Amino acid sequence: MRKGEATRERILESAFELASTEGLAGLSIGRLAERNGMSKSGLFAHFGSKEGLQLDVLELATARFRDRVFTPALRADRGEPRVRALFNHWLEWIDDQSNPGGCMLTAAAIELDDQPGPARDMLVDVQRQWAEMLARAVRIAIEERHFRADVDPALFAFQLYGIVLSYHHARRLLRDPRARRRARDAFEALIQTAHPRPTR
Amino acid sequence: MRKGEATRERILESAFELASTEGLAGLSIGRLAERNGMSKSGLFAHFGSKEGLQLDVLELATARFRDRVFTPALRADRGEPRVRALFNHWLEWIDDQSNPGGCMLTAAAIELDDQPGPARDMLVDVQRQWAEMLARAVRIAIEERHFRADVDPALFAFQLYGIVLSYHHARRLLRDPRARRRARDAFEALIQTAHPRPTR
DNA sequence: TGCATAAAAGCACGATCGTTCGTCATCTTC
DNA sequence: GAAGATGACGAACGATCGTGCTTTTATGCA
Repeated sequence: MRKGEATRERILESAFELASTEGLAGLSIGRLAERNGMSKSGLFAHFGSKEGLQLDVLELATARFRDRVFTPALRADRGEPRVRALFNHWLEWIDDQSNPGGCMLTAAAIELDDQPGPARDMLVDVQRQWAEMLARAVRIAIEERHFRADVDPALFAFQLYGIVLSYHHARRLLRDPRARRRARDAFEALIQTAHPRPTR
Repeated sequence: MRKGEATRERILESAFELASTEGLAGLSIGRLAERNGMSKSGLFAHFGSKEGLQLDVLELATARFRDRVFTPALRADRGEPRVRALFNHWLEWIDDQSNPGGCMLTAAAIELDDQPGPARDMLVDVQRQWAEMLARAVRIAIEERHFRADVDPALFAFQLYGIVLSYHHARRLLRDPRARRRARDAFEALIQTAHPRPTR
């Protein structure tokens, strides 16, 4: 009972790494078994099916994202500081060494957008929640009068998401060293448009 | 000589469709042959290798992108109109029915970001050119005094790219019907930040 | 220490993968 | 009409895929 749980986690760990660079579809039971020094069938028994394995990996990815981005940002002060914290942790998450292939959720979003099934459903759920979380943080910033009252929280979340995606693109595909600075500049510009107009 | 060229193009056409939804790695010679009512070996002979096929598909994708987005935008007036045309054609391209799985280049950008090889190299080239093209259009808008002189063309391109990526995400994964409007709003907001400040 | 049980291995299966090879039909060109 | 090039086919290859079974090994508790 105990041992099984441990190896299962070890497998999931390396499955996460593999899927991070190769994609969820690139996860192969055979290679995964080889990496973990065990037999295909022995590994397979832990998940019941390849789809089960993919779902578990996706679940692990969202749990980590929660722990590294979502939760720590909640410790920041309400309003603009929290919006900033969300953005900063998000960028750090993308660059984190435990994500050798960039953000798995972003990769999965492209990979699964035309692949109906439980994996896609789970991912859509997570992404909707995340977008809602971003919008909520913006709404709070409006309440705190850090942002103007006419700021559209959902639109702000949309724009924020865009900056992060563009960063992901520039950083991971183009390997552009200026990506980070651009992301920060874009973020500051976005924040600026949301700030109250100077009283005159 | 003539016949071969024709079937080759027919194959590439359906390969493009297949790769659009399944990804470049999801391209399978067997299924592709089945779809085209011909044998695996007969089809295979046209490309020499799977990698060759992928490269040809990628090439087709960039050619189409050029024809549908790049080139028509050049017919718009220099300056802000051209920037708007680039954006509009880009959005239309994403929604185009000939792209059943969304923009192939975007999907490939995620799929190949950790897969070194000629396909990745070609894609990086195209994407760099595209970013440069966007920046150039912005630079022209500055020259035309449509945009302020202190606008950073590369940053503007980065932001524009972000809006489109966010649109892709909201539209294709989340199936959010408000995606289009959000993209337009974000674009107008971006344009606004680039406009000359009102004289007072 | 023994035993029930959980975990892993071993083996095999049908499919599908990309690829090679030899052959045949069709068409062009002399 | 003969000769040669072109295009497609069928069969087969070694590998790998996911997934069942049965057997062996390891583990945790009485």
